[in-house]
Amino acid sequence: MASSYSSSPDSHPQNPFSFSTHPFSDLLASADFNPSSPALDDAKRGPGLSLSDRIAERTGSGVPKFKSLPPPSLPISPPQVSPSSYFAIPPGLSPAELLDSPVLLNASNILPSPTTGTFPPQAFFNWKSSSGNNQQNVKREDNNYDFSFQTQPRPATSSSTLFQSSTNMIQTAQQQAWSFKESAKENDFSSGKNMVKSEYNQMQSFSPEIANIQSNSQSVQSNYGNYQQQSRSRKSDDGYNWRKYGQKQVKGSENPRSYYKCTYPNCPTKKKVERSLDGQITEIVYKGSHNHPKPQSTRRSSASSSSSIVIQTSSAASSEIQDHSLISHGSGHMDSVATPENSSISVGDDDFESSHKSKSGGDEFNEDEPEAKRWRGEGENEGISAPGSRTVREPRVVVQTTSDIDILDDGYRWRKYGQKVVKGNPNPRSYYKCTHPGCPVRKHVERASHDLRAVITTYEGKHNHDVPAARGSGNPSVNRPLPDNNNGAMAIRPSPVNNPMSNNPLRALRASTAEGESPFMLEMLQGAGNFGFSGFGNSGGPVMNQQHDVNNMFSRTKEEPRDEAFIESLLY
DNA sequence: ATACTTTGACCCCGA
DNA sequence: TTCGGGGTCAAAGTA
Repeated sequence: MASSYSSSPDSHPQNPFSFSTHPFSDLLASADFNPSSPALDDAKRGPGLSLSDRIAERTGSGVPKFKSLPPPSLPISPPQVSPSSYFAIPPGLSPAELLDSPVLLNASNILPSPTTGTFPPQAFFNWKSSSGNNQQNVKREDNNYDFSFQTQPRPATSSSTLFQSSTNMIQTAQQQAWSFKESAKENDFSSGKNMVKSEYNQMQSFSPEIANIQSNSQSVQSNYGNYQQQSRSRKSDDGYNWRKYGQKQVKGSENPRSYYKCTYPNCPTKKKVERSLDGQITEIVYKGSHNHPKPQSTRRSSASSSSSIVIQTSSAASSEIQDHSLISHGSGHMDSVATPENSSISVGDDDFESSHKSKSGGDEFNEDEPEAKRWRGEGENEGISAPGSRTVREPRVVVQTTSDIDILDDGYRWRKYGQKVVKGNPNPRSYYKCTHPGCPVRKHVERASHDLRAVITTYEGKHNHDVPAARGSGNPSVNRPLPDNNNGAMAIRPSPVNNPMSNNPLRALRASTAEGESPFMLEMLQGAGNFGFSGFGNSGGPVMNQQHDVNNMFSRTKEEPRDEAFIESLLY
């Protein structure tokens, strides 16, 4: 994969998402940190040019290039065919995640937020090109990281308005995210070697990232420098050494699951990695936190770690980071979880996560221990059973790091506390709980077994509080109204996958708004507010019991001042 | 010789 | 109580 993301702009002339072509893309994908990267070059040019100039310069044809968001080379890739794999991530993003993200495919993932179907921002921003020393990994993990983010040939548009650009971007992203099967060769970032598959989860996280961009545009800019620095010094992998101690075929998924332990003495950290049949990682789940610094070993870690996919869950603690750093924060939308200590998702051979170390460790989740899905087996403080003493197992104290807080979904903040495959549906169902203290509301999301395009969201309970203020915006109104928590309310929304609506950005936007929780578009809309989206009517949609107040939503977006900085951030 | 992976069996836990 | 799924162990194999 390494080479996949370091491809030059020329490599994918038709790919609007070419990472190298657009700094923003690079930034977002963080796919290429090579000093020679075009992204860096662009950055060097600095803000001397006006926005329009830059747009013109970049697009040449007048088409804003920021629409060409680089497809995040999602490390987590959805199984090609199996629905279960698709959605297992996260059990959403991983198909687990995909499922993880009903909408998304999660983290996973992997890894998209089940609730929002959004991609983990990190996935989006942490794509890194592999460096030379990653060749080994590349060899092993190539398939894993080929991002099947294939762009579909679109007629070039002469429109250069930001709005349109943004919408195109969204559309394109969406299309790419969900149509990985279609033009693999044409836009294979990974050098066309593999059919690129993207992790739906991550794909989904795409939108949230955009949303975050809006509110965090400045953070992005301010962090960009740090990001670059970090990228230069990043090391491959997630930095830890792992030993595989088991592999199993889990039910509901045709993907084998591998179990890894940190090789550091007495370190309780483990991780589970699910791979599709073709070797692509579909989900990574970390358990526990390292009780030691990252080894400085020069050798590569085991295969799984070498994949350098580090998906971090956004914990309560990490959420703070999440709000302020687009680059390294994770939205936690993916099922895939990240290591507690890293609040970022690193994709690629090099890890980049180190920039933000969240203090969110397993303890962060202990309060929810009863509900949190815990990884069976020894926990952070749990001793590892000695050989031959299997029967003696200590209480599990480590909370599975899959917990996610989804703040972009429907306006409320959710923490993922579980996921499972339920009977009658091969797609994993992610379970979320409202993070507001004392609020009993929960929801679970899953893809309909009969139609992968449909996402079923079921709410339980009523919120006993107002919609939390959106982070970064400080404006509660930014949050989308919830479907008002009908008990047992179920919402089925079509996912962006193969959704005809996606052919028309505007239409897609409207549809998403009507659908209330379009995993992808909704999140985009939040960010879209900066682009002046407004006045769209409610087109209505197949969603049940979960229509959002479109007008309200847009009015809110209007309240958000356009942030040219944000726009510029897209360009640079 | 060391480290890591593979793989079948075992064990625990929840439905 | 039973049964099946998921996680872990550990011997054997591989690099």
